[in-house]
Amino acid sequence: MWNDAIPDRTAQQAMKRKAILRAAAMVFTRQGSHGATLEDVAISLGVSKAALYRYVLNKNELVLACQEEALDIADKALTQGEKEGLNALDKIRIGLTNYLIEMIAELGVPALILEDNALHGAEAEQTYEKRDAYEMRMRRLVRDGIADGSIVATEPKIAVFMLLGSIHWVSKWYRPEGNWTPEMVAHAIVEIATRALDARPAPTLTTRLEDIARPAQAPLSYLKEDHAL
Amino acid sequence: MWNDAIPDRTAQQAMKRKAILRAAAMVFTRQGSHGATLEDVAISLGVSKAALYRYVLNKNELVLACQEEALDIADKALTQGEKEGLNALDKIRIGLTNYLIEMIAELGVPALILEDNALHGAEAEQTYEKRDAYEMRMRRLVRDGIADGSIVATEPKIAVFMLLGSIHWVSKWYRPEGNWTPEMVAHAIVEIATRALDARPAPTLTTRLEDIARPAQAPLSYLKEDHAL
DNA sequence: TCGCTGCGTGACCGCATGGTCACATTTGTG
DNA sequence: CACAAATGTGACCATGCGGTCACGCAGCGA
Repeated sequence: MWNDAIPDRTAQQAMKRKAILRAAAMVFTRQGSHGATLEDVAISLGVSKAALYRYVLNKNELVLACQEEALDIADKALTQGEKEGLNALDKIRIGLTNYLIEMIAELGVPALILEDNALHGAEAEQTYEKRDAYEMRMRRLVRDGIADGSIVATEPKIAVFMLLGSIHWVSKWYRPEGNWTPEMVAHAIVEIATRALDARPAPTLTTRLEDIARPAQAPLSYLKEDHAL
Repeated sequence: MWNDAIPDRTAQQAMKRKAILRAAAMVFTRQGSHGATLEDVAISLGVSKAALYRYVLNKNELVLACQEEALDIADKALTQGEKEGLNALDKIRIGLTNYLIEMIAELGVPALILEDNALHGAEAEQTYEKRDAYEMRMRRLVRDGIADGSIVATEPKIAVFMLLGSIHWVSKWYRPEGNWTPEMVAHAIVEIATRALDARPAPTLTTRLEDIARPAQAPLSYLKEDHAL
């Protein structure tokens, strides 16, 4: 019936779980995984707390799933960057830009910042290994870039920390309700952050915020001034 | 007696409160202000939870005090930068470097990352205003730098977000037990981060990590590989 | 030696929040 | 329509943690 135009039961379940993930990711990044209650997540979806447990085992699984998804996206984006980039710096740029864009599209949030004790046990180990592996890939790319002449001689570890800091921090100020598209934000922040490594830094940046009209809107949460975009 | 070589009662109280602040800042940055329990703080000081309440009104006051101190340090450092810097970019560099160094010296931790709902009410307002004011000062410096030719034409808002992200992220990977002095870390990270804005970026960076012998040491918390320094 | 003051502690209280359950309601199917 | 499966809910339980309190103890002046 309906010729498959309507998703069936299992597809709907998957969609609901995904919606929960999105909502949770949003709430977790705003309030921290500890500061957020499952009721917060439920309310933001317009359902009761108990309903969540049909699709999620417990809060820990939620946190883990968010983190896993973020890391998978980061990995995938970097793989794409390695395939398409002309040199190592270019690969990093593509990898980071796509990471941000994809994250916002998938989870509605630019990055998950995890507290040290948010996960426990074997799952935690696995996640940390994944994260470390990602950082290692990034460092290798920096070394490659120094070799191929696209990146200045620098300490890869510090350079990567600096890049990831800039990228992850986006979650503190980016608001999807704002006037900037995810693409614009991603390009702007990656462009300036990677300029720090560029062996031949461009004398001007392409992204100018002032060009964009920004109608006044009600302040979001505590953000009175214009701390956020 | 003892000719004032021994601090008196009130001085000791002040020292104890300061010690609590340091311990709390450490625990808060690691676990998030919500994820950290007052017992965690107490244990890290080798006292009981109840003892803390002789020196601190409640957990909220602790969070607030940490945040206030961090902001005061940032403000002070930036003021010094504005006084000593030769141009706007130089002022930013001095301001950020001193901020990191001072933070580590005072709180034993590079930066406090606050969740959105960690504070409430009037205190929150006040803190957020202070933080916004700091960001405004930074943005003004970026504009000054564009004017005086030390900084490339760029969007101040994005540039400052990028800088602050790099700086705050230090708290995720820096470990005071490591072999790097606070000064080395601060110089290294600020040098590369501000290179992103530099109108005439140096062709090489001064800081090279490899130069420093790093004896093996037990992994800290979950940090197996060398995610941290 | 006798208080007096201040400090630190274990035991305790109350509440918020993670998690469960029985039940009502809806949805899909023959 | 009948029935089963799935879904969502309010009420409830259990526990971890912020916060309090009565007590023991050390230091100190007379």
